[in-house]
This record gives sequence, C-alpha cells and structure tokens, in this order.
Amino acid sequence: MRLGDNFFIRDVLDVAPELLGKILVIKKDDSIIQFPITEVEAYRGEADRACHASKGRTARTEIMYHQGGVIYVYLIYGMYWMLNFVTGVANQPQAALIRGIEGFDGPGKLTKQLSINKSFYGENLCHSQRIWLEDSKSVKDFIATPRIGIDYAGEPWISKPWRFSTT
DNA sequence: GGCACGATGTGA
DNA sequence: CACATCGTGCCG
Repeated sequence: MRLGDNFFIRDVLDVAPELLGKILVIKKDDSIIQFPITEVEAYRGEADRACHASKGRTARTEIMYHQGGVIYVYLIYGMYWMLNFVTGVANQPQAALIRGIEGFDGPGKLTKQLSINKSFYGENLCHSQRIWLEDSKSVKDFIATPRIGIDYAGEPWISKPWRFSTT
C-alpha cells in the first residue's frame, strides 16, 4: 500500500528512521522497479546549520517549505543528484536524504541507477505515477550515527546522530 | 586498504 | 568559491 500524506507530515526525526525498509518504487522504461531503503539522513529546519534551509527561503530550498510528501532534489559537485523526501508541516523546512537502497549504497549512485534528476523536483510521492513509497514492516535493527560530509555545519549539528542505517 | 585528487554545474 | 559525492590512481 502506498504511503500517504500522514506518513510524511511528521517531524523528520520520526519519519527518517521509519523510512528504513520502506519500498522505493520507480517507473522506468515502462517497467516498475522496487528497492528497500537502507540508509537515510535527517535535515531539520532553519536552525540546523547542515540543512540547506539554514540559509532561508531560496529558489532551491523553496520546496522544503512545502508540507511533507514532496521530493527535493539538487545537483551536487556538478554531477550527482541528491534525492530527498520533504517532511513535516508547511513552513517548517525539513527533508530526509536517501543515502542508500538495497544494492546501491551512496546517494549519488542510487539516483544515477534510478535516473532521478531535476525533473523530480517537487514531485508528489502520494500522487505521482512514476515514483512512490510502499509500506512495509518497520525495521527495528538500525543504527543512528552522525551525518556525512557536513563538517562545515559546526557543533552541535556535526555530532547529531541523524544518519540512520539498517544493520 | 587508505589517501589525494579531479570532474563539473550551480547557488549565494 | 564552496558544495549532503564518487571513481581513479598511486602507494608499497
């Protein structure tokens, strides 16, 4: 069963760990492929210096101010698309970065595999015909560790255990 | 294995 | 000019 608004419109720290094990479904070349999510990171509000919304509302971060259930994608290092799911209520910018799916560890690798690009910016996970999430039993065995590649954010953000991975 | 480095485009 | 990354080449 497809996950609906009520799943995403909650605090990212509640949603992110629950994303583990959920099935990412993508329609690609007329076929449907599915991958369980294995690793995610939480980015939480303007106060979180690691969150892109810490710089306020811009063309890029605008979608994070939408209520949960839409996609935030952006290009990093000129070549990799990062896939995020917006969470929380409107005007409370949050997102969960998808860092790994079964068989493809790495946020840049999985988007390349799934052909995810800028055209997915703003896509609604609850209504889209080409990307959505299917429910599954919650994963109980996961670990929470610090987020990757955000040294610039400084403390306390650098140490928050907001990266969730299956074991 | 681990470390250095470069690719490559965009937002502030 | 930094950036929520990744592959390659080198070391020994």
